Amino acid sequence: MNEERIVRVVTDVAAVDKAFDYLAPVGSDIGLGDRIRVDFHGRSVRGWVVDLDVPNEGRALKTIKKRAGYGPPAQLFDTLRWASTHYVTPLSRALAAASSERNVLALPNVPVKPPVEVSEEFAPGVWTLAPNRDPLPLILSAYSATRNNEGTLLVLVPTEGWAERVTSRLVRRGLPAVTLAQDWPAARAGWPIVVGTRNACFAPSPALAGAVVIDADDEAFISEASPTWEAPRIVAERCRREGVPVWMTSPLPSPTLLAVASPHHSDDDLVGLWPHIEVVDRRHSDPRDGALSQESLRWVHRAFHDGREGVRVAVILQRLGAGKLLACRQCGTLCRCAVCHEPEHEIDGALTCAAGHETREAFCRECGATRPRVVRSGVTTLARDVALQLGRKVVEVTASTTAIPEDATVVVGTEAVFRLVRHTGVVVFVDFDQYLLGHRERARRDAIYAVAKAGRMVGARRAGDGRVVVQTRRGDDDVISALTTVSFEEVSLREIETARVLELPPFRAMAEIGGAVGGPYAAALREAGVDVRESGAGWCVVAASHDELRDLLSRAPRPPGAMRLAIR
DNA sequence: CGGACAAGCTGA
DNA sequence: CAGCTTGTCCGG
Repeated sequence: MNEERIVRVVTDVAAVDKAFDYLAPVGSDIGLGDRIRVDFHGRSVRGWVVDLDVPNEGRALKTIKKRAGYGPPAQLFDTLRWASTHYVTPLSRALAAASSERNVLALPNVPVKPPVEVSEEFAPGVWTLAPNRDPLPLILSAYSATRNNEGTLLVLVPTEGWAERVTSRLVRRGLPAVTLAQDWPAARAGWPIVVGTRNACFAPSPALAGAVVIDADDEAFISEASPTWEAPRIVAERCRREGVPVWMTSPLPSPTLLAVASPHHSDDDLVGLWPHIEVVDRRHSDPRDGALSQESLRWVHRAFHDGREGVRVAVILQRLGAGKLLACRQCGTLCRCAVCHEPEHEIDGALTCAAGHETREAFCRECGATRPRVVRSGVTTLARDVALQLGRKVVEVTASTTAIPEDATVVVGTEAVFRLVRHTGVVVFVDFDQYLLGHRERARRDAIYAVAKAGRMVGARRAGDGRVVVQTRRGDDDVISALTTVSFEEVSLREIETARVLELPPFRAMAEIGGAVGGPYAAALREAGVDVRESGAGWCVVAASHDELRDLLSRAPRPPGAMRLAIR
């Protein structure tokens, strides 16, 4: 019985995407998925046991140095192998994502699942929930529906703070919930409810009873660095493999989300749970106004006079940096290229678009006025402008901001504001056109998500008089009219149609190539006969299926070095 | 990835 | 031809 066992090991040396056999020390309790430490080519590295009782092939084997603790459960391996294949990334990256940073040598005992009162029933699938709709009833319904399934109900939300709030609300109702980031061992032990952010798609729960993804179209669910895991996609796949139900919510389900699960419509007061939205058409406002137009200022001053504490005004600019848009100082029309209609910028007093279609004198095509003025600048300039206009101290917020002062009443910043401010009286999008003119396919839907997030800050229109103010020069855009009437069917259908016609996901599998050696790799693929398109700053490859996409990507070797490969 | 080892380049 | 650089191979 005390024979030496041979086990298969994957190391965390990501560049070596291969398994190796080692001897398990005699009498050791090494199990499948365990974290171990081994000598590997003269180095001591960490790894995982991915196979037990491997047949002896007669070669000399080294012995595992030690067991470092629990890793992902064996039941998760199928999903991890699928994810590493689908996202074209070493298995070790998936194993690492499913593991604890620290060594875990003991697991807690798992509590039983108590029953819960459910106020509403939600069938599995994709639910359109207005921004101010509380998702807790859906989570409770999912818990109740899966209580008799063995295993864990997984709940994913976009941010860590949100995860903690959901967990404590569930615990307050007497339900056994933990947050993955704070209690990996409980999740590994099979805790009944595990709440987490995007990495919780790899929560080490041995069995799933079901899963819920709240706000599944939030971009926080897609990791920016390679591998670009798409948490909702992975959760759906994991649930499919385990044969358990999955619930997703979104204020406006994307084509990709609808491809993952079937849609349901709630008979909820959809309109009342969106915020009041005020559209300020800057073509009609006095060009001598500052960053905030007179009409916006009215809403801002009203927010100061509602007698409440805390941040009353949030002013949002979509992007950082010194990028500039030009508009006529007389009639306010944006300067655009006659060929591609993209906004123009100024070089040595002349106007030209990013593609350089034509270079022309700086004058307005509408009214002929000369000397157009810069209408967009960075957060710092905007903050100074707003401070001047309001005669108040303002706080700048960007991606690197970690906290805002207690006494702040006005914040000015990028979308990072959504992360740091939970409630306010009014949110102003200074230059909403940055969304509407975006290059990325999903930019127009992102505009709607941004208003949804702002809507959570100012509250539902049926519950108060908070305002989301949208400053635009494109008042007739269909995204703007969809927002004012809270009817998104057309935007949604059009987006599906666009994706179909332009052969984009979810109708096609796509890989975006970028990073330091992205260029050489793209060139090598082209050399091998693969159709590689230019895409923004990088390149992209499109295929009919993910299998075909992987085949195309393997036509050329990946050069050594950092590369970003985003699979969609 | 990073060590080992081989083949190529340089300089006095 | 020693000494160093650059390239290729491979790990249990």
